[in-house]
Amino acid sequence: MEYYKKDSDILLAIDCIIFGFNGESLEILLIKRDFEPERNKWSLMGGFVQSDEAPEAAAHRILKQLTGLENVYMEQCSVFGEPNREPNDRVVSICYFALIDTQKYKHILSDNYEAKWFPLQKYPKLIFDHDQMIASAQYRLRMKAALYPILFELLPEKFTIPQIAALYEGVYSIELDKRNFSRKLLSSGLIIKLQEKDKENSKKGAYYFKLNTAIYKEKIMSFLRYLPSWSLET
Amino acid sequence: MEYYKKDSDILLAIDCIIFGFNGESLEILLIKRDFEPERNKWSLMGGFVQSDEAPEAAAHRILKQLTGLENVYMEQCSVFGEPNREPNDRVVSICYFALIDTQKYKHILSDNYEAKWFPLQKYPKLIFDHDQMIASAQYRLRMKAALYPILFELLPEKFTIPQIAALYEGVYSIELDKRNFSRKLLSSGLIIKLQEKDKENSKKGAYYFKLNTAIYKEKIMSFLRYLPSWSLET
DNA sequence: AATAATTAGTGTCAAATAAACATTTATTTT
DNA sequence: AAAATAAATGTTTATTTGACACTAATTATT
Repeated sequence: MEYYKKDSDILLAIDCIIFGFNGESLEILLIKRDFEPERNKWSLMGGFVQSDEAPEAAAHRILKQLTGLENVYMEQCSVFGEPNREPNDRVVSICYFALIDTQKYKHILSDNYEAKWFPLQKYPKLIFDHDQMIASAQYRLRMKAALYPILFELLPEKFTIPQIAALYEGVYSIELDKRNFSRKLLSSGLIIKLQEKDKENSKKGAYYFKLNTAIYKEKIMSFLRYLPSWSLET
Repeated sequence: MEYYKKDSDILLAIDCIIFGFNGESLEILLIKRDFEPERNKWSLMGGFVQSDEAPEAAAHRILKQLTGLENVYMEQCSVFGEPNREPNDRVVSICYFALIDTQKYKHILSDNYEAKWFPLQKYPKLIFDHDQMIASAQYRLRMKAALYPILFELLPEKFTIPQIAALYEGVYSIELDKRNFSRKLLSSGLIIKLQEKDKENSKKGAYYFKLNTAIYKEKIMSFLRYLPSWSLET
């Protein structure tokens, strides 16, 4: 028994904006499309939602298929559905953004997949409205990261304070006073100092830190307690 | 020429979570469904995206058709698409939340439409996953309102400080110190004091204020400048 | 007519936080 | 041994917050 109507001529797709951080700048992962239309052009990771599949599941499946990446932080962002956003069919696409630690998955990516990292500042021309999708994802990332410490999802297990600073600077396109930044970060209790130092990136070497997962989870769950103070801005 | 496949068995729908503020508490606008399945049960405003229609346009059309409301603040929030979220068809629904000033539209609503306001704290049982949709919209409203002064969209042209305070208390389920709240709000430059007083709600009467639209637009556009200070929480 | 009750609006002050800036430390290069 | 580099810690002042007390305007009560 059909209540509505038999079929839709709208196809439902997924596109993934995959953010990575190489220790210096923010990057996105793009792929060379291997199907028509626009074959061989650069695009976001995409695919269709199957009829028995939840959009979240589709997003994870597509990411896995195209890049081999699994268990990454992923979040729904906006839907793009202008009637003529694709030339030949009516496709409405749900966007997801993913945050991944590029170090961890370097080997996976290089081997089997035609995916490539590009700086967020300078990536090739993309098909359809994928530029807008990236812009919208970036906006969402900024908004979310202003309230929650999710940017740590982009960092490896061990990271240095200069790295986090560079990450925040990249995400918000700002320059931070590293001294004040560092003090604030340390006082949050969010990170735990290790004995080991990173000697790769500087002469003196910077101490590694790891995430205090207990405090991280607490902070990522509730922003409410903080609200009264700045719910109205300055 | 078809590149993908002929048709999808996924139907694309819209549901609108409409928030209003009656001066005391937050409310949502619900409607008695007049079609199957689940006819005559309470639900969110919903409908289908037409094949030549952008989702945003569909959301506004549906809102207009079901309530007569036009030119309201509306924003995309999450997509619900579990395969079995509706019993008879595969329907994926894009949710929008709207913020409206209940005063302004009181007359429109009462006349022609079977829509009714319910307190966000206590509304009737809803169909499908509409409860989750409301919860998710509420979460998004809180998040957005923590960074931008969008809650003013819920207030009439003229409003009093006690009203705004009650609104923030409603949205975040908190109690505010009205004195500190008021000071902060005034120092933001966001509101302009009028000569007139609201004598309805208190003996002494509270001064009306109006929004400083210049500052409002500035604040609603960019939160970036504010970020460095609390990008890492307290 | 005086007093109590209610809610609005202003004021005070100490503690916490943020912003701006200076110095010291560890290491490598010359 | 000195210079260069980047990390880490320290200092000082201004601003913001949070907690609290008071005054002001009006209506209801006696």
